[in-house]
Amino acid sequence: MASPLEKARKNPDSMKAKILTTARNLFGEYGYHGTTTRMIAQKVGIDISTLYYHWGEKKDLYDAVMADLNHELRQKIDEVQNMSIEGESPTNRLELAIDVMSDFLFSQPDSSNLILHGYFSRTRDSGPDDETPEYISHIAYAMGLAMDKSSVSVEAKALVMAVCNSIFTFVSGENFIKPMLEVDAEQYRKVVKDTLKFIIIPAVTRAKIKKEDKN
Amino acid sequence: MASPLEKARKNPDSMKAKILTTARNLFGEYGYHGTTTRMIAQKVGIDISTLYYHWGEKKDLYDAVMADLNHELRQKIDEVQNMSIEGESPTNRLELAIDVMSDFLFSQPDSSNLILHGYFSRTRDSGPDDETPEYISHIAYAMGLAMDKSSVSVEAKALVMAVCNSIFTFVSGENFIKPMLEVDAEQYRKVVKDTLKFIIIPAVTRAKIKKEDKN
DNA sequence: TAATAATTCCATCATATGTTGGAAGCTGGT
DNA sequence: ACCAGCTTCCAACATATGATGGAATTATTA
Repeated sequence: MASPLEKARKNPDSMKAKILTTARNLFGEYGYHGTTTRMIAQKVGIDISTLYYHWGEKKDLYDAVMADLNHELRQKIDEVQNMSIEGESPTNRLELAIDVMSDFLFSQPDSSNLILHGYFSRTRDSGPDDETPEYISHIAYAMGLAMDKSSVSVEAKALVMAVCNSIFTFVSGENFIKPMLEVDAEQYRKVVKDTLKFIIIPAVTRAKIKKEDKN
Repeated sequence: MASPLEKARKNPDSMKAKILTTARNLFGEYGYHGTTTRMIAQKVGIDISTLYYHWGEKKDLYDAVMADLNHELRQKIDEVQNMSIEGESPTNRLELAIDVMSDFLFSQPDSSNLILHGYFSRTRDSGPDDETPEYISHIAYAMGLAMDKSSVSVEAKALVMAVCNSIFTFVSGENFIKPMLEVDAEQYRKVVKDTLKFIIIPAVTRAKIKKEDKN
């Protein structure tokens, strides 16, 4: 029962996959309505009907892009989570996680754009999409903010959301924020990482202490 | 030399002003390409050409909306800044600022949407818009993170950006995040404020200490 | 190699969308 | 009552956009 999406992921050279990648870039940059099927087809270098042949309606292609993105993010989060589990202090592990996650998102800013788009851009054809990813609880657990994944407190989830959103906005808003800070691209990435660490690490530490006080 | 925008602000009952307000709501909800001039005209209850009579091209109307929003935000920030300047501890002042600013933005989520849209949504007709608001330095100064408004460190600006973006995403992403936290609207706003305070206040305190160490 | 299936492109359609000209209505002053 | 100017609407246009049928081409299999 391999979905068309899974098939496309398996062979990145396939036309289906090429279209998916290009569509992600453009949807990320211009949003759903800002991207036309012709733009996608042209960038791939194919006729527009070839695109329809592979993915059908525009909305279906968009949904596939979002599903693919969610899948990839989940994978990356798992990867980061399983990275150097033992032998490191919680602080070091958090710093590493921030570094890796930041590098990953900076390497493909369209992904962050898409996520933020999904937050609030209504699609006019369809209502709000409440396919809420569940990995927030996983992250909270990995940060040591909960005893088990199924019972994460509201406060812990909110803290994780704040962290994630900070990264997303810093990545998505690079072209906007960078000139405000008057730094170049390399410095920007460093400042972002440092700021995130500066904010998050002590906050997580205090949240853990708070949690333990309750027990 | 009153610009058309200023004139429209003066009389909120004027057609120009009504169009501006409606346009802001729709641009905020659906984005630039997701909003059609007909949608705006219909919601105002006028013919589409009346809209063009008052504001001209769609892009001009959008620019007016953004300029209006920036103006309003600047005003609000000044207001919060001048609120209870003396007699309160820095912590209390920050808490108050967060409460007031959050309430304000939650009362009109479209504003936060528009700002985030401006971060990354390319308009396809025009390149990135680098009209970077300058009030970040003001906020940093008000928080006590700089000696004067003209020489705010990169770190301080980045910290302020992180704070602002957190608020924006929490407000814009309410419909997305709220179900994840499994809370109702009232609780959501409280959790957001508490999370922001939890993160920001200690961070600002530490940033100030760091700044003073350098001197 | 012949037959079948999968893929790609050309031409086209219906609708959506930005935009405008001009007629009609309204308002205030004379 | 008349006029001038401002405002609003109706009708229309050109282009953009999502979508499709069918021919042509390429790959697959027997």
